[in-house]
Amino acid sequence: MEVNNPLYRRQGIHAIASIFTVDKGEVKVLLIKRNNEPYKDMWALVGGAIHNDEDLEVGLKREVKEKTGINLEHYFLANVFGKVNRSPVMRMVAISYIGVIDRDKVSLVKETLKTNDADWFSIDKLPRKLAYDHEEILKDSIIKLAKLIGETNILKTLLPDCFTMPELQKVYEVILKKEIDRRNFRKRMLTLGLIEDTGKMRKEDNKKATKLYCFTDKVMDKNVF
Amino acid sequence: MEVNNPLYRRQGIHAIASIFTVDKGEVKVLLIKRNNEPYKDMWALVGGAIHNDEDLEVGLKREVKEKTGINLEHYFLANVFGKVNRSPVMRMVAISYIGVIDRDKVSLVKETLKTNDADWFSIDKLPRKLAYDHEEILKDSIIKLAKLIGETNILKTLLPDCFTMPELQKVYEVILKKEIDRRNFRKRMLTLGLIEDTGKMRKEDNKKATKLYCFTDKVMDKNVF
DNA sequence: GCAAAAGTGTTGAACATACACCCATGT
DNA sequence: ACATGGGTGTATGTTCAACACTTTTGC
Repeated sequence: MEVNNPLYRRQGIHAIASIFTVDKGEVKVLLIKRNNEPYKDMWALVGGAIHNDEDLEVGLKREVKEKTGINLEHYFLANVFGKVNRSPVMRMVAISYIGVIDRDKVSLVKETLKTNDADWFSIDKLPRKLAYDHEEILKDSIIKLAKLIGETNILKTLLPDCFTMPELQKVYEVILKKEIDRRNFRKRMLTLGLIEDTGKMRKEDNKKATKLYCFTDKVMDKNVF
Repeated sequence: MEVNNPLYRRQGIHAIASIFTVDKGEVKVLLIKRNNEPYKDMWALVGGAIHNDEDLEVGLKREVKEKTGINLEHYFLANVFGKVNRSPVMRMVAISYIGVIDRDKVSLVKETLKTNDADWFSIDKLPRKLAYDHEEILKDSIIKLAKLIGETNILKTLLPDCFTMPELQKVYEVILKKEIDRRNFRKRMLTLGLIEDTGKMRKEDNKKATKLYCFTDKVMDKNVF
């Protein structure tokens, strides 16, 4: 490969994360508001261009840290976006990731050098337009997230340490976009052995007390759905 | 993003394909022998650096065509390899794909500008060393291929138009690395509706005549294994 | 006492697994 | 007649899907 061939020059790599969390039974994604051109003052997924002296995933984590203050620990490769004109500045190939965190375990920085806002958006109520091709990337990640929760332990990092069975079920229903029978859902979750009864209960106003469950250390060996 | 910041310069993208086929019950992968530095005269997966004026998948197909003469039509994103030093020439991020073809439907060009040989290697008998990090990429693709044949119609493009049930079973057994009961395998394939009896038979020497099957147009809606 | 949400068990259908015998061919 | 590989059916256990009633609580 001839390095100075103009065909190979001016290319870069974006690492982009769709960072999801669950909040009161809603699935939310983290967006930042851009402070710089291009797409100044528009909402965007978290991410940016990786440096030529850092591994790809190191660059991803650096970008997330710089733009949100969050240490991203759990993420999965989602897709690659390689259209020539997806960035107006120069030719960038985007590697997209799905990140999952419990929003109560992190503190979100709302203003940084490159952002002037950051917030969690329900995946049903997203801003009309996002920067770059981030709408396409996010839609794709939401679809892949649905597959992931059937195939992996991803919810373990998405949910708080303790949760009730109806809460867990609601997360599945929101992400999978379908209703599930309460009794069958319980049975399946418990027989899979991925979660277990903590023996504790939670009592909220206006409600009957509910049992609290937690994830076990068991690794997933078959699909949930 | 400041285009001329040295942090963002001298980066490129490799599109790399692990192209699989099935030949006499063996799963084989297509390798080329490199004609140029780096890694001159070593076997490598098919692929190369994409140009800054072509979409990623266009570049993938161009590279495959240039180095093997093959028009790659069926492929799937497999993974991304983003270590800083994976190429000795300059910083390259590799996007890896799984390609599938019926080798009888293509003609392989053994010598090109950039290759001096090309051949199909059984995935059990690969060359000791491959160029770049292609061993890592290929191993990863072989694992993902096993997942894909359980989840998608990928075999439709991997196999000839007509095939016998024992042939099909052998492909599954080779890729999944386990033995399957003949009678249950038949039942499952037919009840899934993905393949059907053509009514034709094939007669080979030394053998009883065997029924020929073909794929239907049905889209896969549940996992095979 | 009634509405709202949590908790529990049973039953039938569908599917997966295990397994044994016959047929055609070539030696 | 026997060895090889192709073709078929049945019986059993497991898993999935459908479904109804009771409890607690606040109003």
